[in-house]
Amino acid sequence: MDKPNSQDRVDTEARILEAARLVFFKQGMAGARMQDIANQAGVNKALLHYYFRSKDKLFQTIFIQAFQTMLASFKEIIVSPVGIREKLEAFIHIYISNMRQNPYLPLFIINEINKNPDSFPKQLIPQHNQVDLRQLFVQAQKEIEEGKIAPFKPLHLIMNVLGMSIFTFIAKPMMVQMLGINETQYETFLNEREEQIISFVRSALNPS
Amino acid sequence: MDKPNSQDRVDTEARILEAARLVFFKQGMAGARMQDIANQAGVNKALLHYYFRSKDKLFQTIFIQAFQTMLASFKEIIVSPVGIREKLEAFIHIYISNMRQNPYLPLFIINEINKNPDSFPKQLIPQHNQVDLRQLFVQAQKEIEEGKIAPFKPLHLIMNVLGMSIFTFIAKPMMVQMLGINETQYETFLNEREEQIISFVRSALNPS
DNA sequence: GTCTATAACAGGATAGAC
DNA sequence: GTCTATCCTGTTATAGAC
Repeated sequence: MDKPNSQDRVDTEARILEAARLVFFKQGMAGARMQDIANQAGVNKALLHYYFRSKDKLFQTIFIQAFQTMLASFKEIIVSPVGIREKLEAFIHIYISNMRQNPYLPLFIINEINKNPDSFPKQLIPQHNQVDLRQLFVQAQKEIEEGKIAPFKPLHLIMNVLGMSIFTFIAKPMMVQMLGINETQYETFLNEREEQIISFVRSALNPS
Repeated sequence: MDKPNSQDRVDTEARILEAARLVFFKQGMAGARMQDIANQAGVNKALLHYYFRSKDKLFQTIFIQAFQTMLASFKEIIVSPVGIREKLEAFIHIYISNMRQNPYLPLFIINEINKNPDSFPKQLIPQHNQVDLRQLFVQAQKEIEEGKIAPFKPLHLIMNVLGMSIFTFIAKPMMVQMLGINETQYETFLNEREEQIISFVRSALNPS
């Protein structure tokens, strides 16, 4: 019944990864404890080392996968052949709905890059990402010159949209503490959020 | 010459606090090392315990002071007897210029609240803060009804402004990694930032 | 008040039985 | 493949001399 087979291996490894994600996302690399991850996964501490050799290796696995999840959200938008407004709105839509499943993801990534900018895995920055982004800037500039949108500098425009979207998730604990908001109220806030950001941006972009 | 006196005490304590701020801001509670703080302050590790008893106590001191610095930036605005537009613009102005001196502050605070929402020092939420904030919401709602500004829900409006402002500092390492931006380019970005956010918000708030 | 030396402990990692 | 037991390093904290 307990005969180990390749299916067990997959299951255990997956359970560990899931547990590691939970703990690392919440606590960060420095704050996470292998013991916590093991408990969370319902396995022995030694097993983590059996599967991933070291805390650092396990962390790398989680981080890289998380970063790619994040990138995927971005990527999905940039390439499609529509106007800047549509791209921004699509981004807000996709980002807000994706991150509802992973509310800790944005803060986790920002944090770990911040603490360790040097050891950022180079494999994670394929050349074409930067190219795609620059394309987006060019497109924005063009639409400004054509009078389609109000003249905000493209980089700032993007940062505005990113800031409003990402802050939605990052700020939850702050809202709880400073505004005394509870879980239900935050849910309501989340439900309105996409529409509110989109209409805010839409209003800002109207050429005067 | 080396006779200890109360001035020495003040100096040493201040040097330790300054060093602790540096290390904690960058590394967080979990990532910080007492040894690093001692080195940074140019004193012996044991001295930290002499002055602050434990790492946790030292951290609390830093965190509380940091949080109050942050609150002060907010407070400065909310009370003045001007319109919502003016308040939001004043906030953006003050926040961007204040945080240039403390770029790590916002992320530090958000992070530590996130990791330890339970042990949040209650002394840091005086009743009147929440009252002041609710006042702001009321004022926004009133100006909407008077047709002075476009009808965005007050909470979302505030979160939009906060998000764009705070993300400016939080996202620096991400910009470096993903856009390949360097120090000079980030400086340029910072210099434009206040004006860009303000005109974005102004444009969004115009009643249609 | 400041230092050196060391105790006490936490946490990552490995050996070896099953 | 999974567990128990143990090692070993790094880190907080204290004792005690100056």
